[in-house]
Amino acid sequence: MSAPVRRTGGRSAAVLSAIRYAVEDLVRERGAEKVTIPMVAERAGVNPTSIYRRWGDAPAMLNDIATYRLDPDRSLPQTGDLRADLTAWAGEIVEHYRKPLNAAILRGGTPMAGERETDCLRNRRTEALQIVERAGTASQVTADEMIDQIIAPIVYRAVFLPWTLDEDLAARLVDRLLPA
Amino acid sequence: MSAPVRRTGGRSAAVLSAIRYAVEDLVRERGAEKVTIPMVAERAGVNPTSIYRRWGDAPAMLNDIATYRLDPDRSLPQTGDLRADLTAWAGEIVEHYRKPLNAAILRGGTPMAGERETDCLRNRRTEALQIVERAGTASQVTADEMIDQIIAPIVYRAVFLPWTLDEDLAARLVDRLLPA
DNA sequence: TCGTTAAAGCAACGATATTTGCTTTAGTTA
DNA sequence: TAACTAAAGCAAATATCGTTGCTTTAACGA
Repeated sequence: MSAPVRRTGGRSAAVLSAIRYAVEDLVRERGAEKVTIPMVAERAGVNPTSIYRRWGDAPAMLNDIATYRLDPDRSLPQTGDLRADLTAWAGEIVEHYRKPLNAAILRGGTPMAGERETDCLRNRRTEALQIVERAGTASQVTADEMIDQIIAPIVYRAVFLPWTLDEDLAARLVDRLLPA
Repeated sequence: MSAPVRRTGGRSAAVLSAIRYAVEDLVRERGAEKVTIPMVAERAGVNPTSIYRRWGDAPAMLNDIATYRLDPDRSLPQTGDLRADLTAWAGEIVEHYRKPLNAAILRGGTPMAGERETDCLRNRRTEALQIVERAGTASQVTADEMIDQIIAPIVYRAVFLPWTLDEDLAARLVDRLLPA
Protein backbone atom coordinates (compact mmCIF):
# COMPACT_ATOMS: atom_id res chain seq x y z
CA MET A 1 0.00 0.00 0.00
CA SER A 2 3.03 2.33 0.02
CA ALA A 3 3.70 4.73 -2.85
CA PRO A 4 5.27 2.97 -5.82
CA VAL A 5 8.99 3.41 -6.20
CA ARG A 6 9.60 5.78 -9.10
CA ARG A 7 12.23 4.86 -11.65
CA THR A 8 13.99 7.97 -12.78
CA GLY A 9 17.29 6.74 -14.12
CA GLY A 10 18.56 4.52 -16.90
CA ARG A 11 16.14 3.86 -19.68
CA SER A 12 13.41 6.12 -18.31
CA ALA A 13 15.84 9.02 -18.17
CA ALA A 14 17.02 8.31 -21.70
CA VAL A 15 13.46 8.24 -22.98
CA LEU A 16 12.60 11.47 -21.22
CA SER A 17 15.63 13.18 -22.62
CA ALA A 18 14.95 11.94 -26.15
CA ILE A 19 11.42 13.28 -25.82
CA ARG A 20 12.69 16.66 -24.69
CA TYR A 21 14.99 17.03 -27.67
CA ALA A 22 12.27 15.88 -30.04
CA VAL A 23 9.86 18.43 -28.60
CA GLU A 24 12.39 21.20 -28.98
CA ASP A 25 12.99 20.38 -32.62
CA LEU A 26 9.33 20.05 -33.44
CA VAL A 27 8.28 23.22 -31.66
CA ARG A 28 10.96 25.06 -33.59
CA GLU A 29 9.85 23.52 -36.86
CA ARG A 30 6.08 23.75 -36.61
CA GLY A 31 5.12 25.82 -33.57
CA ALA A 32 3.93 24.51 -30.25
CA GLU A 33 0.29 24.18 -31.12
CA LYS A 34 1.07 21.82 -33.99
CA VAL A 35 3.16 19.21 -32.23
CA THR A 36 1.32 15.97 -31.65
CA ILE A 37 2.27 13.07 -29.47
CA PRO A 38 2.75 10.53 -32.27
CA MET A 39 5.04 13.06 -33.96
CA VAL A 40 7.16 13.47 -30.87
CA ALA A 41 7.28 9.73 -30.31
CA GLU A 42 8.51 9.04 -33.80
CA ARG A 43 11.15 11.75 -33.68
CA ALA A 44 12.34 10.59 -30.28
CA GLY A 45 12.42 6.95 -31.33
CA VAL A 46 10.06 6.11 -28.53
CA ASN A 47 6.71 4.43 -28.34
CA PRO A 48 3.70 6.79 -28.37
CA THR A 49 2.12 4.84 -25.55
CA SER A 50 4.94 5.83 -23.25
CA ILE A 51 4.06 9.47 -23.80
CA TYR A 52 0.34 9.00 -23.49
CA ARG A 53 0.75 7.11 -20.26
CA ARG A 54 3.13 9.63 -18.81
CA TRP A 55 1.30 12.85 -19.67
CA GLY A 56 -2.01 12.13 -21.34
CA ASP A 57 -1.88 14.88 -23.92
CA ALA A 58 0.34 17.40 -25.64
CA PRO A 59 -0.39 20.54 -23.58
CA ALA A 60 0.32 18.62 -20.37
CA MET A 61 3.60 17.40 -21.83
CA LEU A 62 4.62 20.88 -22.95
CA ASN A 63 3.60 22.36 -19.65
CA ASP A 64 5.75 19.89 -17.79
CA ILE A 65 8.71 20.35 -20.09
CA ALA A 66 8.44 24.14 -19.80
CA THR A 67 8.68 23.84 -16.04
CA TYR A 68 12.19 22.49 -16.15
CA ARG A 69 13.74 24.40 -18.99
CA LEU A 70 15.13 27.11 -16.75
CA ASP A 71 17.16 24.94 -14.40
CA PRO A 72 15.47 25.12 -10.98
CA ASP A 73 18.79 24.29 -9.34
CA ARG A 74 20.85 27.03 -10.90
CA SER A 75 22.39 29.42 -8.40
CA LEU A 76 20.64 32.73 -7.86
CA PRO A 77 22.50 36.03 -7.96
CA GLN A 78 23.59 36.96 -4.46
CA THR A 79 25.76 40.04 -4.37
CA GLY A 80 24.17 41.50 -1.25
CA ASP A 81 22.77 44.40 -3.26
CA LEU A 82 19.07 43.85 -3.72
CA ARG A 83 18.81 45.98 -6.82
CA ALA A 84 21.70 44.20 -8.49
CA ASP A 85 20.35 40.78 -7.56
CA LEU A 86 16.89 41.59 -8.83
CA THR A 87 18.22 42.98 -12.06
CA ALA A 88 20.41 39.96 -12.68
CA TRP A 89 17.59 37.58 -11.87
CA ALA A 90 15.10 39.39 -14.07
CA GLY A 91 17.67 39.67 -16.83
CA GLU A 92 18.23 35.94 -16.82
CA ILE A 93 14.52 35.32 -17.24
CA VAL A 94 14.20 37.89 -20.01
CA GLU A 95 17.13 36.26 -21.81
CA HIS A 96 15.47 32.91 -21.42
CA TYR A 97 12.25 34.00 -23.07
CA ARG A 98 13.99 35.99 -25.76
CA LYS A 99 14.72 32.60 -27.26
CA PRO A 100 11.67 31.96 -29.40
CA LEU A 101 11.80 28.28 -28.55
CA ASN A 102 11.32 28.91 -24.85
CA ALA A 103 8.50 31.35 -25.42
CA ALA A 104 6.81 28.90 -27.78
CA ILE A 105 7.02 26.04 -25.32
CA LEU A 106 5.58 28.24 -22.62
CA ARG A 107 2.68 29.19 -24.88
CA GLY A 108 2.05 25.59 -25.90
CA GLY A 109 1.72 24.55 -22.27
CA THR A 110 -0.59 27.30 -21.07
CA PRO A 111 -3.86 25.59 -21.94
CA MET A 112 -3.06 23.21 -19.09
CA ALA A 113 -2.03 25.93 -16.65
CA GLY A 114 -4.34 27.21 -13.97
CA GLU A 115 -6.24 23.96 -13.72
CA ARG A 116 -4.04 22.28 -11.21
CA GLU A 117 -2.14 23.77 -8.31
CA THR A 118 1.10 23.28 -10.14
CA ASP A 119 1.83 25.87 -12.77
CA CYS A 120 4.88 25.89 -14.97
CA LEU A 121 6.12 29.06 -13.32
CA ARG A 122 6.03 27.97 -9.73
CA ASN A 123 9.80 27.87 -9.71
CA ARG A 124 9.91 31.60 -10.29
CA ARG A 125 7.88 32.14 -7.16
CA THR A 126 10.23 29.96 -5.14
CA GLU A 127 13.13 32.03 -6.41
CA ALA A 128 11.37 35.27 -5.55
CA LEU A 129 10.83 34.07 -2.01
CA GLN A 130 14.48 33.16 -1.70
CA ILE A 131 15.66 36.54 -2.89
CA VAL A 132 13.31 38.36 -0.54
CA GLU A 133 14.45 36.21 2.32
CA ARG A 134 18.10 36.89 1.71
CA ALA A 135 17.47 40.59 1.53
CA GLY A 136 16.26 40.38 5.13
CA THR A 137 13.28 41.87 6.87
CA ALA A 138 14.43 45.38 6.10
CA SER A 139 13.67 44.81 2.44
CA GLN A 140 10.86 46.86 0.98
CA VAL A 141 9.78 44.29 -1.60
CA THR A 142 7.61 41.25 -1.19
CA ALA A 143 7.58 38.15 -3.32
CA ASP A 144 4.10 39.08 -4.52
CA GLU A 145 5.36 42.40 -5.79
CA MET A 146 8.17 40.66 -7.60
CA ILE A 147 5.70 38.35 -9.29
CA ASP A 148 3.32 41.16 -10.25
CA GLN A 149 5.87 43.69 -11.36
CA ILE A 150 8.77 41.64 -12.69
CA ILE A 151 7.69 38.15 -13.66
CA ALA A 152 4.21 39.01 -14.90
CA PRO A 153 5.34 41.71 -17.36
CA ILE A 154 8.11 39.48 -18.68
CA VAL A 155 5.88 36.47 -19.12
CA TYR A 156 3.04 38.54 -20.53
CA ARG A 157 5.37 39.89 -23.17
CA ALA A 158 6.89 36.48 -23.81
CA VAL A 159 3.48 35.02 -24.50
CA PHE A 160 1.68 37.82 -26.31
CA LEU A 161 4.29 40.34 -27.45
CA PRO A 162 7.57 38.44 -27.75
CA TRP A 163 9.13 41.07 -29.98
CA THR A 164 9.02 43.57 -27.11
CA LEU A 165 11.42 41.60 -24.90
CA ASP A 166 14.34 43.96 -25.24
CA GLU A 167 17.60 43.81 -23.41
CA ASP A 168 16.99 46.50 -20.85
CA LEU A 169 13.49 45.45 -19.92
CA ALA A 170 14.80 43.83 -16.75
CA ALA A 171 16.47 47.03 -15.57
CA ARG A 172 13.39 49.11 -16.37
CA LEU A 173 11.12 46.83 -14.40
CA VAL A 174 13.41 46.77 -11.39
CA ASP A 175 13.73 50.55 -11.47
CA ARG A 176 9.98 50.90 -11.30
CA LEU A 177 9.75 48.51 -8.40
CA LEU A 178 12.55 49.90 -6.25
CA PRO A 179 12.56 53.45 -4.92
CA ALA A 180 15.38 55.46 -6.49
CA MET B 1 -7.72 41.95 -58.25
CA SER B 2 -9.23 43.98 -55.40
CA ALA B 3 -9.70 42.48 -51.97
CA PRO B 4 -12.76 40.23 -51.81
CA VAL B 5 -15.83 41.79 -50.24
CA ARG B 6 -16.32 40.22 -46.80
CA ARG B 7 -19.77 39.06 -45.86
CA THR B 8 -20.34 39.75 -42.22
CA GLY B 9 -24.09 39.79 -41.81
CA GLY B 10 -27.00 37.41 -42.16
CA ARG B 11 -26.11 33.76 -42.27
CA SER B 12 -22.42 34.29 -41.64
CA ALA B 13 -23.18 36.27 -38.52
CA ALA B 14 -25.60 33.62 -37.35
CA VAL B 15 -23.03 30.88 -37.88
CA LEU B 16 -20.36 32.85 -36.05
CA SER B 17 -22.65 33.49 -33.16
CA ALA B 18 -23.73 29.86 -32.95
CA ILE B 19 -20.07 28.88 -32.90
CA ARG B 20 -19.33 31.30 -30.11
CA TYR B 21 -22.08 29.93 -27.92
CA ALA B 22 -21.02 26.37 -28.67
CA VAL B 23 -17.43 27.16 -27.74
CA GLU B 24 -18.52 28.74 -24.48
CA ASP B 25 -20.53 25.70 -23.51
CA LEU B 26 -17.85 23.24 -24.47
CA VAL B 27 -15.04 25.12 -22.76
CA ARG B 28 -17.14 25.19 -19.63
CA GLU B 29 -17.90 21.50 -19.90
CA ARG B 30 -14.52 20.07 -20.86
CA GLY B 31 -11.86 22.74 -20.61
CA ALA B 32 -10.36 24.70 -23.46
CA GLU B 33 -7.68 22.22 -24.42
CA LYS B 34 -10.25 19.51 -25.02
CA VAL B 35 -12.59 21.25 -27.42
CA THR B 36 -12.27 20.03 -30.97
CA ILE B 37 -13.61 21.53 -34.12
CA PRO B 38 -16.02 18.73 -35.01
CA MET B 39 -17.41 18.99 -31.49
CA VAL B 40 -18.01 22.71 -31.82
CA ALA B 41 -19.53 22.22 -35.24
CA GLU B 42 -22.00 19.66 -34.04
CA ARG B 43 -23.03 21.68 -31.01
CA ALA B 44 -23.43 24.80 -33.12
CA GLY B 45 -25.40 22.98 -35.80
CA VAL B 46 -22.86 24.07 -38.34
CA ASN B 47 -20.68 22.24 -40.80
CA PRO B 48 -17.15 21.47 -39.58
CA THR B 49 -15.74 22.61 -42.88
CA SER B 50 -16.98 26.11 -42.22
CA ILE B 51 -14.85 26.22 -39.10
CA TYR B 52 -11.80 24.65 -40.69
CA ARG B 53 -11.92 27.08 -43.56
CA ARG B 54 -12.39 30.08 -41.32
CA TRP B 55 -9.72 29.38 -38.70
CA GLY B 56 -7.78 26.25 -39.55
CA ASP B 57 -7.52 24.88 -36.05
CA ALA B 58 -8.88 25.09 -32.53
CA PRO B 59 -6.27 27.36 -30.88
CA ALA B 60 -6.67 29.89 -33.68
CA MET B 61 -10.40 29.82 -33.22
CA LEU B 62 -10.16 30.26 -29.47
CA ASN B 63 -7.63 33.02 -29.84
CA ASP B 64 -9.94 34.89 -32.17
CA ILE B 65 -12.97 34.38 -29.99
CA ALA B 66 -11.06 35.50 -26.90
CA THR B 67 -10.25 38.76 -28.63
CA TYR B 68 -13.84 39.87 -28.77
CA ARG B 69 -15.24 38.62 -25.49
CA LEU B 70 -14.68 41.90 -23.68
CA ASP B 71 -16.59 44.20 -25.95
CA PRO B 72 -14.06 46.48 -27.68
CA ASP B 73 -16.76 49.11 -28.14
CA ARG B 74 -17.87 49.37 -24.53
CA SER B 75 -17.45 52.81 -23.04
CA LEU B 76 -14.39 53.42 -20.89
CA PRO B 77 -14.63 55.01 -17.45
CA GLN B 78 -14.12 58.75 -17.77
CA THR B 79 -14.66 60.58 -14.51
CA GLY B 80 -11.80 62.99 -14.99
CA ASP B 81 -9.94 61.45 -12.08
CA LEU B 82 -7.11 59.28 -13.41
CA ARG B 83 -6.92 57.07 -10.36
CA ALA B 84 -10.62 56.41 -10.40
CA ASP B 85 -10.63 55.71 -14.11
CA LEU B 86 -7.71 53.35 -13.89
CA THR B 87 -9.22 51.50 -10.97
CA ALA B 88 -12.54 51.11 -12.71
CA TRP B 89 -10.88 49.94 -15.91
CA ALA B 90 -8.65 47.46 -14.14
CA GLY B 91 -11.54 46.26 -12.02
CA GLU B 92 -13.59 45.54 -15.10
CA ILE B 93 -10.82 43.39 -16.51
CA VAL B 94 -10.28 41.55 -13.24
CA GLU B 95 -13.99 40.84 -13.08
CA HIS B 96 -13.87 39.56 -16.61
CA TYR B 97 -11.16 37.03 -15.90
CA ARG B 98 -12.60 36.01 -12.58
CA LYS B 99 -15.13 34.15 -14.66
CA PRO B 100 -13.44 30.80 -15.22
CA LEU B 101 -14.85 30.62 -18.71
CA ASN B 102 -13.06 33.76 -19.83
CA ALA B 103 -9.79 32.68 -18.30
CA ALA B 104 -10.10 29.26 -19.89
CA ILE B 105 -10.76 30.69 -23.34
CA LEU B 106 -7.76 32.96 -22.95
CA ARG B 107 -5.56 30.01 -22.02
CA GLY B 108 -6.87 27.90 -24.86
CA GLY B 109 -5.95 30.56 -27.38
CA THR B 110 -2.46 31.40 -26.17
CA PRO B 111 -0.64 28.75 -28.19
CA MET B 112 -1.49 30.87 -31.22
CA ALA B 113 -0.53 34.17 -29.61
CA GLY B 114 2.73 35.90 -30.31
CA GLU B 115 3.02 34.45 -33.77
CA ARG B 116 1.16 37.08 -35.61
CA GLU B 117 1.11 40.79 -35.02
CA THR B 118 -2.40 40.53 -33.75
CA ASP B 119 -2.68 39.22 -30.23
CA CYS B 120 -5.90 38.61 -28.40
CA LEU B 121 -5.13 41.45 -25.98
CA ARG B 122 -4.45 44.22 -28.43
CA ASN B 123 -7.71 45.86 -27.45
CA ARG B 124 -6.41 46.40 -23.94
CA ARG B 125 -3.52 48.39 -25.33
CA THR B 126 -5.85 50.54 -27.37
CA GLU B 127 -7.83 51.24 -24.25
CA ALA B 128 -4.70 52.11 -22.28
CA LEU B 129 -3.71 54.61 -24.94
CA GLN B 130 -7.14 56.20 -24.81
CA ILE B 131 -7.07 56.58 -21.06
CA VAL B 132 -3.59 58.09 -21.13
CA GLU B 133 -4.65 60.47 -23.84
CA ARG B 134 -7.67 61.69 -21.95
CA ALA B 135 -5.60 62.25 -18.85
CA GLY B 136 -3.63 64.80 -20.86
CA THR B 137 0.09 65.42 -21.17
CA ALA B 138 0.34 66.17 -17.48
CA SER B 139 -0.29 62.53 -16.69
CA GLN B 140 2.55 60.63 -15.12
CA VAL B 141 1.65 57.25 -16.57
CA THR B 142 2.33 55.86 -20.01
CA ALA B 143 0.42 53.17 -21.80
CA ASP B 144 3.43 50.90 -21.48
CA GLU B 145 3.40 51.22 -17.74
CA MET B 146 -0.28 50.41 -17.70
CA ILE B 147 0.36 47.27 -19.70
CA ASP B 148 3.30 46.15 -17.57
CA GLN B 149 1.86 46.97 -14.19
CA ILE B 150 -1.89 46.54 -14.58
CA ILE B 151 -2.71 44.30 -17.51
CA ALA B 152 0.26 41.96 -17.25
CA PRO B 153 -0.29 41.04 -13.59
CA ILE B 154 -3.99 40.50 -14.16
CA VAL B 155 -3.49 38.36 -17.23
CA TYR B 156 -0.60 36.46 -15.68
CA ARG B 157 -2.79 35.55 -12.75
CA ALA B 158 -5.75 34.74 -14.98
CA VAL B 159 -3.65 32.29 -16.94
CA PHE B 160 -1.44 30.72 -14.29
CA LEU B 161 -2.93 31.54 -10.90
CA PRO B 162 -6.63 32.17 -11.48
CA TRP B 163 -7.50 31.62 -7.83
CA THR B 164 -5.52 34.73 -6.89
CA LEU B 165 -7.77 37.13 -8.82
CA ASP B 166 -9.36 38.73 -5.80
CA GLU B 167 -11.69 41.68 -5.74
CA ASP B 168 -9.27 44.35 -4.66
CA LEU B 169 -6.44 43.36 -6.95
CA ALA B 170 -7.31 46.22 -9.28
CA ALA B 171 -7.03 48.80 -6.53
CA ARG B 172 -3.74 47.37 -5.28
CA LEU B 173 -2.18 47.46 -8.72
CA VAL B 174 -3.29 51.03 -9.35
CA ASP B 175 -1.98 52.12 -5.97
CA ARG B 176 1.44 50.76 -6.80
CA LEU B 177 1.46 52.51 -10.12
CA LEU B 178 0.26 55.94 -9.03
CA PRO B 179 2.14 58.06 -6.48
CA ALA B 180 0.10 58.50 -3.30
C1' DT C 1 22.91 -10.69 -7.73
C1' DC C 2 18.31 -11.53 -7.43
C1' DG C 3 13.40 -10.54 -7.02
C1' DT C 4 9.95 -7.30 -7.62
C1' DT C 5 7.49 -4.44 -10.45
C1' DA C 6 7.62 0.35 -12.74
C1' DA C 7 7.92 1.78 -17.03
C1' DA C 8 8.72 0.88 -22.00
C1' DG C 9 7.33 -1.54 -26.14
C1' DC C 10 4.06 -3.83 -29.25
C1' DA C 11 -0.09 -4.54 -31.92
C1' DA C 12 -4.50 -4.01 -33.21
C1' DC C 13 -8.57 -1.63 -32.75
C1' DG C 14 -12.13 2.01 -32.66
C1' DA C 15 -12.75 6.63 -32.85
C1' DT C 16 -11.90 11.24 -34.63
C1' DA C 17 -10.07 14.73 -37.12
C1' DT C 18 -8.76 16.95 -41.49
C1' DT C 19 -8.76 17.63 -46.46
C1' DT C 20 -10.77 18.31 -50.94
C1' DG C 21 -13.78 19.05 -54.91
C1' DC C 22 -18.12 20.25 -55.72
C1' DT C 23 -22.94 22.14 -54.93
C1' DT C 24 -26.02 25.23 -52.79
C1' DT C 25 -27.28 29.34 -50.34
C1' DA C 26 -27.64 33.99 -49.65
C1' DG C 27 -24.95 38.76 -48.52
C1' DT C 28 -23.52 42.72 -50.95
C1' DT C 29 -23.45 46.15 -54.38
C1' DA C 30 -25.00 48.41 -58.32
C1' DT D 1 -34.17 43.02 -57.81
C1' DA D 2 -30.52 40.90 -60.30
C1' DA D 3 -25.64 39.56 -60.92
C1' DC D 4 -21.78 38.34 -58.72
C1' DT D 5 -19.41 35.54 -55.68
C1' DA D 6 -18.15 34.84 -50.57
C1' DA D 7 -19.22 31.70 -47.44
C1' DA D 8 -21.86 27.61 -45.92
C1' DG D 9 -23.09 22.83 -46.68
C1' DC D 10 -22.28 18.12 -48.30
C1' DA D 11 -19.92 13.77 -49.00
C1' DA D 12 -16.38 10.76 -49.35
C1' DA D 13 -11.79 9.65 -48.89
C1' DT D 14 -7.58 9.96 -46.07
C1' DA D 15 -4.92 10.43 -42.36
C1' DT D 16 -4.24 10.55 -37.44
C1' DC D 17 -5.05 10.05 -32.98
C1' DG D 18 -5.72 7.81 -28.57
C1' DT D 19 -6.93 3.48 -26.05
C1' DT D 20 -6.27 -1.12 -24.30
C1' DG D 21 -4.55 -5.67 -22.95
C1' DC D 22 -0.58 -7.92 -22.99
C1' DT D 23 4.58 -8.82 -23.27
C1' DT D 24 9.21 -7.44 -22.50
C1' DT D 25 12.83 -4.86 -20.41
C1' DA D 26 15.49 -3.15 -16.91
C1' DA D 27 15.64 0.20 -12.53
C1' DC D 28 15.79 -0.05 -7.72
C1' DG D 29 16.11 -2.04 -3.05
C1' DA D 30 17.41 -5.77 -0.25
